[in-house]
Amino acid sequence: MKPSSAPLPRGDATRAALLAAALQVFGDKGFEAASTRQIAAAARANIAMIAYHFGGKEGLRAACADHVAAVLSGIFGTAAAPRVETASQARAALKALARAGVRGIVADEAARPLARFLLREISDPSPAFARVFETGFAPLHARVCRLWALATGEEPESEATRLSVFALIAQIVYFRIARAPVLLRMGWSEIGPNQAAAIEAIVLANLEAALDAAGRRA
Amino acid sequence: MKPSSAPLPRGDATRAALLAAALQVFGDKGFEAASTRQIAAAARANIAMIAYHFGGKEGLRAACADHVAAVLSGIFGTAAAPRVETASQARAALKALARAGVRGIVADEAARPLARFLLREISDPSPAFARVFETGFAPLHARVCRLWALATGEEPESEATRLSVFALIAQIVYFRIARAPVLLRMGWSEIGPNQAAAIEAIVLANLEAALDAAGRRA
DNA sequence: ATATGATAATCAATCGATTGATTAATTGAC
DNA sequence: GTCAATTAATCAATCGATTGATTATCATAT
Repeated sequence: MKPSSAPLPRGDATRAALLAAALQVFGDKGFEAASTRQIAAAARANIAMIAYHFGGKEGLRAACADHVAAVLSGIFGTAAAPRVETASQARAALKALARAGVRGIVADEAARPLARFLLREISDPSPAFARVFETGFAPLHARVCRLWALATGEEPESEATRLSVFALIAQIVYFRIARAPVLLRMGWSEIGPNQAAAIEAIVLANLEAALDAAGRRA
Repeated sequence: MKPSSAPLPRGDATRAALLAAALQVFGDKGFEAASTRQIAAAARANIAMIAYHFGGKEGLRAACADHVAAVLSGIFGTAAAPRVETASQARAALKALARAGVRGIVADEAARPLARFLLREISDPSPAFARVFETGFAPLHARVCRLWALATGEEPESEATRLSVFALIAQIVYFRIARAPVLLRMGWSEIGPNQAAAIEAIVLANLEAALDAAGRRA
């Protein structure tokens, strides 16, 4: 981020506005249901600027995917970096990651548009996002697998380890995706800090239980 | 279901064909992205028949929701019925439900269109589906919560119990929703019987571990 | 400094295509 | 003959994309 003292060159401002608006609208309604007119209106820009800056609606989607990938690798790239060598360190690192995941994906208001867009791309991947999976997601997943292996004594790349990590991720993203039935059944009107804390407690308890059980098996 | 020996009254045949086609197309591409023309073509029916039989595209969606709700309550209504009175019986019932969930939602080819439509309605609920949540989903969730409580000694309607059941559901539906990244990371080309069995093993292991841990707490 | 020309950015207007919906005419069973 | 079911044709509305004209920005020459 450059200090805002240097106002962005005229073009970059609307480009950024379009990207932010697209992330929001794509995430809210899905790619097909989102209209370029609505995005342009939200960005206070002319419709033609989408084609000018991104080549079209599909290009705008690809730019959103790249942006999401950059932000994600920025967050998790550093968060998962610290030296981890013992089983208890690995367990603590996994718990920290799960906590960060619940807060970032389920609770954080600022990250909400990003998370919503990301989860839509997960269930309906665009060609552009397939690349993000390989370059951004797979290495991150592999790193979490190594933590899991270190904490349990299992093999880092065994089928069970990889699927267990997916099951951990599942519990986090579910509360974002299935927000409607969760709110209804829990009698909540929103997922605020208190609700996120309750979810976090369950996810962490499940993580501990799964690590213990896997450790006993290995 | 009336025996097919009595050939359906002329109208009901195209009505059923439209419903099946809509379930498929809505599930594949989402409600907004699905066009009535594509649905009509898949059902070998005229576009106007959608308005004639269902009142419009939205009515077709509502009819799909009702159909899904009917099928679901038919499946789970009987599957969760058997008398359960001891903790070990409850644990066995939960494991059976998890197994049925993985097979029905993740693996079963026949149930795939239904599952895909259902999961789309979960993340983007239509007004018609809100009713399904209350009348169909919430009671089922409550019943699973009673099983959970019986198996662990926790309170059936405690926040922790209800969230734990959601976390169990999460692991099942995730492998349907996030199929693309899972296939990529696992090096699979599809989720067939073998892959479903591997997923099932992880989900069941996590269920056992969570039940044990919860039982120790309560 | 200032004028000039090139480039980048923005705009209103409009394009053909496709959307969901509707109409009027036709079919077919009883 | 009657009426529910079906069809082809058409509706207005909206979609993403593109156009040509206009404005802003900046490097360069003087």
